[in-house]
Amino acid sequence: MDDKVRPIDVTTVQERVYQELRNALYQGRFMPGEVLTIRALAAALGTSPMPVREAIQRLVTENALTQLPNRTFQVASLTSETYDEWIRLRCEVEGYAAQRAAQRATPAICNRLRKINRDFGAAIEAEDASGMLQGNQHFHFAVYEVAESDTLLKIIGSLWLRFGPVLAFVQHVPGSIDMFRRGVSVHERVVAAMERHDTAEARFALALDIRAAASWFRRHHFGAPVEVTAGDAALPRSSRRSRAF
Amino acid sequence: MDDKVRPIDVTTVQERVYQELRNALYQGRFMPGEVLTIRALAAALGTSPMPVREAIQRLVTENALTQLPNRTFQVASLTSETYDEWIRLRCEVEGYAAQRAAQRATPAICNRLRKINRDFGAAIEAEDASGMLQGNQHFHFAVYEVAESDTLLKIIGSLWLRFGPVLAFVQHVPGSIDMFRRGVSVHERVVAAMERHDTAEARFALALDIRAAASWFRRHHFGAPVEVTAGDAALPRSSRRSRAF
DNA sequence: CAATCAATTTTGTGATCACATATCGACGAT
DNA sequence: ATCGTCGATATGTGATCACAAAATTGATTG
Repeated sequence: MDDKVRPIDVTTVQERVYQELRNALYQGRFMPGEVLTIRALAAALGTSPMPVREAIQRLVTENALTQLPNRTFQVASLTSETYDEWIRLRCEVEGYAAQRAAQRATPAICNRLRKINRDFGAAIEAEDASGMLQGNQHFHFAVYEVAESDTLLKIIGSLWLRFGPVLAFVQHVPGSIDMFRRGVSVHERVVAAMERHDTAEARFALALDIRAAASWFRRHHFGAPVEVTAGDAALPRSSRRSRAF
Repeated sequence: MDDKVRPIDVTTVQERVYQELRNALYQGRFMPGEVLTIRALAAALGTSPMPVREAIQRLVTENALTQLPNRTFQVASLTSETYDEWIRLRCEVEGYAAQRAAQRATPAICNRLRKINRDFGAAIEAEDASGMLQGNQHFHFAVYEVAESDTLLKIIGSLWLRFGPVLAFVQHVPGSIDMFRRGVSVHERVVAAMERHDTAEARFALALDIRAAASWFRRHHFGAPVEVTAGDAALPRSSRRSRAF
């Protein structure tokens, strides 16, 4: 019977609105600090305000949107201070995901990851700005899916949600090509570690990827000379003890 | 003028409903798997269904509630498999919070934590079941607050939310007193590590606290002999390399 | 020309209504 | 006796309305 009919879309309107807003945030279609009004979104989406307000409330609980005391909503923006905070959190959580992925990696999985990373590299050489962002995201989440933890995946998704509007800036920064190129080689390092089931190295390499991109972006966006020193978050090798952040 | 009147509660009804449900979940007033209906909750809370549905949706995005394909809501329950998953996540995230707390600890903070831990111990000796749970929660979050990261605190709050209904069972298990007593001494170990700014030890000790309580609970609830071996999540000492989970 | 105040519009919030679907129970046919 | 059908009830979902507070606008005044 499965070949006769296909399952239809039974998701609720609110869910579709939520996913649409989520994608828009991921892809940086909203600017940080941009204010959102329920009625305007409802009109743009072609629905009533009702599903929109519920979707917006969900995004507020995920810290993707902020509700001001005026009760108006705006796209959450990362200040210079909270930026570091989020980067370190990402190193911890996504590093852990890479660690778990390294345990479960198979040759087939590693080949698939290499394919994805090659596509990422192709987008870079083609200077396809949005393709780079999507390719990078594609690789990271492909790694995290290997960790086989739905809840972990959801948490990481929430973390990324907050960086979507920030990533929108990256496309306008000259020299981002070089940064992405370095990303490709670090990704390869992650896959190589996964292949050897070297969990600590996988965790370190992935945290390195995040940290490198973060400090590059910090230089070009906040203009601060101080780099993010998430350092021991990944505890790369044996004898390193925790130093101050 | 400030001494004439005090600020009144200007939060929205939806927010208060959300907090009320949150507290109820924390304290285990709902059983895992219990189904919740919007209208019934609205009647019990004395409001219209409107604020309730938004609050419920927020809890669904936090994975504290589940929405079945029937579109009905139920309190999320931890199966034997997902249980381990959440425990390991807690070791990672809360261990990281303890690590950060150890960097920022001051003698005054450590004294306050010891005071909180003594209150926890007092509740145990008084065999005050709900006092134990609250005392334990109080200590943990007091540690996490020292980490000075609002977002980290929120994430941990979401993780705990899922364990609230599970904790409700603990009160009915005989012998929980001994488990809690061991908790007090592990807490002391955490504080001692914080006092020395020994970040790795603080992280390990706190993960140990979670792990020990988790395996105790697993024995008495799921009846499985296999213990949670979150092992290297905390990377306690120098030369340990990652072993399989 | 700048500042202030009132009128108007906008916006989030909550309540109510309408509707499709799911659930459960009774009844009847095979 | 079992399965299927029909009807009644309950429940989530979406739309619309009402209202208070905030934002905006425009006129008026110093």
